[in-house]
Amino acid sequence: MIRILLADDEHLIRGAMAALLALEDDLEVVAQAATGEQALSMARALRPDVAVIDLQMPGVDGVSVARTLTDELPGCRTMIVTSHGRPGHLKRALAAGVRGFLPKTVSADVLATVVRTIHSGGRYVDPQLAAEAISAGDSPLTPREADVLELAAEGAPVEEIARRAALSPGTVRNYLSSAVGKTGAANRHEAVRIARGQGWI
Amino acid sequence: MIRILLADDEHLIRGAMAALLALEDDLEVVAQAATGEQALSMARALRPDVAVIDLQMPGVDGVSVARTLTDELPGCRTMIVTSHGRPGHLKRALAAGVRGFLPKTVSADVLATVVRTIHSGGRYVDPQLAAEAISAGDSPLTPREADVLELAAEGAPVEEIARRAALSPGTVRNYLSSAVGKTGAANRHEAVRIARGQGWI
DNA sequence: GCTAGCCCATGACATTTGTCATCGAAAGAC
DNA sequence: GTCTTTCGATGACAAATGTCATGGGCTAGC
Repeated sequence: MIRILLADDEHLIRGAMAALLALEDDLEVVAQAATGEQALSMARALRPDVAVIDLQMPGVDGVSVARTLTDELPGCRTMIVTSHGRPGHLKRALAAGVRGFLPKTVSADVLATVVRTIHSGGRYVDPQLAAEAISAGDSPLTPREADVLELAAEGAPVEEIARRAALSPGTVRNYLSSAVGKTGAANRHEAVRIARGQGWI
Repeated sequence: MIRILLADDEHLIRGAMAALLALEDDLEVVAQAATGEQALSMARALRPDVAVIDLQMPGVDGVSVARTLTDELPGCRTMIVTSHGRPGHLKRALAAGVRGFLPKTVSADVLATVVRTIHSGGRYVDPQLAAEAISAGDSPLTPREADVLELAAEGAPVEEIARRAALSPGTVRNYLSSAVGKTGAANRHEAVRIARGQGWI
């Protein structure tokens, strides 16, 4: 019997996925978490065999949870499911020790199969996502550029970004200009869109 | 027995919800659709009692499907489930004849209960969403302002927006300025964010 | 020890954006 | 028939943004 921890902030989806996994004879959902923090404390207490984690959750996101889990509970294999599969997310997830990565567009038996695969030590990444990730290449942005671009994502003026990043306005504009150049965008807002699409921020 | 049509582009979610609804004795999922078009043709062929439709789908979106359904099949009650419950979406959905509106954060038995409620002629809107929708008020944007703001959402410069909207650049800037004022934003990009958050665009 | 790359900053410049006043045409409300 | 609103446009001005050159401090690689 494979013991599973399920983490997803959407109650309906979580419950539904649990119902679905429960249909399999060899799978058992032993815990359901609605946030990253909950997932971690439940995992520590119950030590599941496999953790199925949603990528986007309020608070601690899926990749961070996966990283902590790989560190603290090496016996617990982690996999990510997500609605928005960006190349960058996949890379970060793999770097965090995630063994499986699936978009939510896959069918139910793929999910069950992948749970079994990674439980027995294998890995599985959605083929289409894998192809995109390979062709996409790494992020050209330096850490600081990514930071600043992220702050710019909300549409804040340079002044505010500068305050929030504790930088001078001129420096912010330099970073943004550089990010715009690297993404091939016409302005910072298009740069944000492109970086988002690639999962760079 | 209540016969249900399920439409959601995410295979896993759709299958999981179907598994969950199948656990109820009086509910039966008779069709599953991955797109709006599919949902419509399946509904015409099978005439379900209740259609449970995801708001965001590729191609025809949930509200449009609901509108067509209410026109063509008055016997079929429709309800919307969604990950992103914006006040504006709720209003558009109700205007389209939708009887139930739920975020995906609700629990499974709420879903089943609401299916039964709307099947017996009732209505159900998530209380929190309802409160937001009421306090939010209607969109203050004129149709044209909303158009232009939508084009601006991709981060394109005024020149391009003007070309795509067949307007003069000056006019575009006037509309944007007006939209910025109405949303209380500091610039057009924040205006886009706000309007998105309210479901105005 | 040199070099390269990232980090942070300043100053100068051209371009883009945001704002405002003003105008005319068309449509709907009263 | 007049009033109001929306749509569309122009011109002008101030403010924000994008770009570039330049410089110094720091770290890592060779």
